[in-house]
Amino acid sequence: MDIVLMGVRKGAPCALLLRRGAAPFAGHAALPGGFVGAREALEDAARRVLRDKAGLLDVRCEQLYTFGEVARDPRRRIVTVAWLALLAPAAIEAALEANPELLCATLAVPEGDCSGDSAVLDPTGARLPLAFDHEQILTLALERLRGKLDYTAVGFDLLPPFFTLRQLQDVHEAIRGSALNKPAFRRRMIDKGWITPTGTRETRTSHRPAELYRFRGMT
Amino acid sequence: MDIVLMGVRKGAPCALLLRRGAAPFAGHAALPGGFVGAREALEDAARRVLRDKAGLLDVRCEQLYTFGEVARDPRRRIVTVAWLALLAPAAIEAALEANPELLCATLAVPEGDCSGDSAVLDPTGARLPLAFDHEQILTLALERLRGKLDYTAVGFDLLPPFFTLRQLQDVHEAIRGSALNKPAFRRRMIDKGWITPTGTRETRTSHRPAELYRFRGMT
DNA sequence: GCAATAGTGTCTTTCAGACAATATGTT
DNA sequence: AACATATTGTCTGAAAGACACTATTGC
Repeated sequence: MDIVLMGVRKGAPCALLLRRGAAPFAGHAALPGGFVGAREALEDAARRVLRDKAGLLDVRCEQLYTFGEVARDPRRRIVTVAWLALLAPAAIEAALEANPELLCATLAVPEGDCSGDSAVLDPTGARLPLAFDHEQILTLALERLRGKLDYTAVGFDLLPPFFTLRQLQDVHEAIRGSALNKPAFRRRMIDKGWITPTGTRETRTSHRPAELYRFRGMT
Repeated sequence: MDIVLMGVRKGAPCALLLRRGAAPFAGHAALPGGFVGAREALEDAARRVLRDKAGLLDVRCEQLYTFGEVARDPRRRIVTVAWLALLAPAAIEAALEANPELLCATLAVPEGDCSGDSAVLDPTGARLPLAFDHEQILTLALERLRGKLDYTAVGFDLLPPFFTLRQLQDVHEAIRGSALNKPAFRRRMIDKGWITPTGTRETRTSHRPAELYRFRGMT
């Protein structure tokens, strides 16, 4: 059971990882994970790990894929069910504070390319080697997110409860790895009826403040 | 490890099931399945079951979901990785012949509805009770198929290597559970560049024969 | 007023749905 | 020729991309 804790920070997708102390892959980064209890549902195990390793409750969490290559763990045969958890900015910061061992890795998408092979970088910008098949899992998580972006609510789970259209567009652009047309994006989001304006506006900007919107749910 | 062997027959989606002899769920239908060997990759296990229970090789097969409710098997805790195999009409008939125990159940979609709650019917049209959580797995398989229909090649895996545009449209309509506009469908399929005309035509029709097309691959 | 970003209007292109006309096999 | 279905053409409306314009805030 491994969990990809994914969010968007500084205009790029990111994931929370733990640095391994012991062999195998000592010093490499790895996804937070754990074993599934004999009387525990898979999703409950995912929520337990989310709580114990990142102090997070009430996070949107969906099953990603099950990895079962025989040699994925050099010690012994381990099958893992990977889950994808979507973190709003506040949840990322809360997790980093709750567990100082966590590091927030950036998933650098190679220049507007959709191929999915993204580089995992540590906070200093250096390439971060991942343990086991965790880089593959991370890549799949980003692809999944990309695929669901247009027709599900995943984008809203990566934002605070109130957000501007620009913030929403930034999240979409970060995950797609390419720019979007502003008027078209506005139109699409508003026409879909998923968001409602709140009547309030941003504050503390050094320019015209944008209206704040709220996710209204999908039908 | 359970496998949904899915195809389209007589204008409706169908799946190959086995009738259980022993308790629990004696007399109910169940997905073909088996246990994963200690030194066997998950996908290899799926292929093994496909071969041993249906005599099929070279079938497109993708992972569907992993089910791990604690009580899904009343005997003891069993986690299952469900796979989805896509069968062309010839493969369905070959499997039914290779293993006479198999029965081809129809997934009746409720009248142009996309909600996904389809009834599982045996060849006589009677409702077929399923063992364990297998009805849930079947429902998810159909939803997955529906979701991937428009932007992947799943439709072609459900057809013979040469097919008419009408046959392709029939497959799409069977899985969607609703009708499509014929000229628009033609245009879309041809414009996407996934198919090429072969220059040959149907035979043995009692009307104008349609051109046969071939799947060319996606890019 | 200036800088900077929010938000709008409009033109063009693309594409799906609708509908009707034409084409070409069998019987 | 009659029939049944394949195949094509055209009209219309919805939605996206491009681009330029207007609006509103802090300084």
